[in-house]
Amino acid sequence: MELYGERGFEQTTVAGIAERAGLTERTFFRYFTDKREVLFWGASLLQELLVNAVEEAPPHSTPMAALIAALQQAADTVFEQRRTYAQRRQALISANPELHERELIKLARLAAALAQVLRGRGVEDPAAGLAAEAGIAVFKIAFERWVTGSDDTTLSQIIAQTAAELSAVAAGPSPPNARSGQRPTPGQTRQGRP
Amino acid sequence: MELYGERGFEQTTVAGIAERAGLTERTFFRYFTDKREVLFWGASLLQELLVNAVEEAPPHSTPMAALIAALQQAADTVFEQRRTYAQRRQALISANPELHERELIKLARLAAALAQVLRGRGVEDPAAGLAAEAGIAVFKIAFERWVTGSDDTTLSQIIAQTAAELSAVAAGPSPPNARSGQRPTPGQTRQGRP
DNA sequence: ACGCTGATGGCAGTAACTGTCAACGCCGGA
DNA sequence: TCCGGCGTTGACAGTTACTGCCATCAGCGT
Repeated sequence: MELYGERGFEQTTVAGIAERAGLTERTFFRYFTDKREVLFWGASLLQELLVNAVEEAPPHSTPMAALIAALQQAADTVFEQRRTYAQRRQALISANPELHERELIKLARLAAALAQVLRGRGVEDPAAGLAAEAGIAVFKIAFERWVTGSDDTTLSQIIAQTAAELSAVAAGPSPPNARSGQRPTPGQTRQGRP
Repeated sequence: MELYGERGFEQTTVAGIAERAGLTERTFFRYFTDKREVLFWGASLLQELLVNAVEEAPPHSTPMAALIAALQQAADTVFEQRRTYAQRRQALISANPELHERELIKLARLAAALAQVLRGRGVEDPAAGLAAEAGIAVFKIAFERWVTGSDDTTLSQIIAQTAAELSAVAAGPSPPNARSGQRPTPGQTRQGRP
């Protein structure tokens, strides 16, 4: 993190990291498979946390509800207290495409793991993957807003708002058994379909 | 594609590709920034197509409706006729993490571009990014089902089904002004919240 | 004292990518 | 027809991420 912050990610050489850390280049690669992987050391812990949270969600809760609750729990226990660290880290990641790629695949694996948990809870297949992807999308957007935001709204709150926005945005054409007319959910952004 | 299919992606060297293509390693890197980029040659065209389709969507259509229509148009005009090619390509990509990373960042950039178009159509900011991410999620799931499926259902049809599934899965807790009780939408996978 | 084991260092090697310069073909103008 | 740009390619050297292999060393139980 120090070196990546000083010289940027690309200009930082593994030899430099190893020297600063007091070990050899060879041993660096024994701990991290990649030069990028250093910044994603905690990803497996986060995945484990979320998987457990969804597994232990009340059995009758909606897939999305279980996911959002898990994300909020993670937000409270691991993210909220490390906001400035998250900001510096995210600045590095979004400044470098390779790091962005790595972040995306971490989130994709996370989504896959969560989808698997949902299937274990009896959610059928198109819906399981879809809910997991939607949950991760909510997290991505909420996290971005939390990191770039200046006020001190809680990440957990932003997640809740974002999830509500998603349910409004994703609302399909009114099903046949639904009431007619519009239902302007607060915070919703519709462009008015008659 | 030939060499990647024969030896796999990792075992294929750029020198080998250059030799097979009848040019130098140096010139290869003048056309493709990356060894991986070869498999994503058409990504910019797809993005352009989708951006245009969303821009020219009827002005009163819902963000999600515009996105889904654009995706269906792309499905009909570029994907449907290249199913076996898409299958081979996807087999390569999902067999290799680096290629998977590259695919994910292409989709992420696509989502960002679509979100920008939505903002240009007057969609407010949390909703624009969220709709774009949700649309891409629908495409990812639908595409996966289309590629791995054995029957010859149209990708466009699968996209429509998947979008409907999403609106069912993402449906939030019943808003105060909504009817009480459950509404088991067909195809929906709820686990029954009382 | 001795052997085992896990972590580390040292070293050589491969291959992806980059910068730089020379050569070549093409094309419009004198 | 000759010439002078100009864009494309080749050739070559150099850096760096990453890997395989073996030697070394510290701890640790017997």
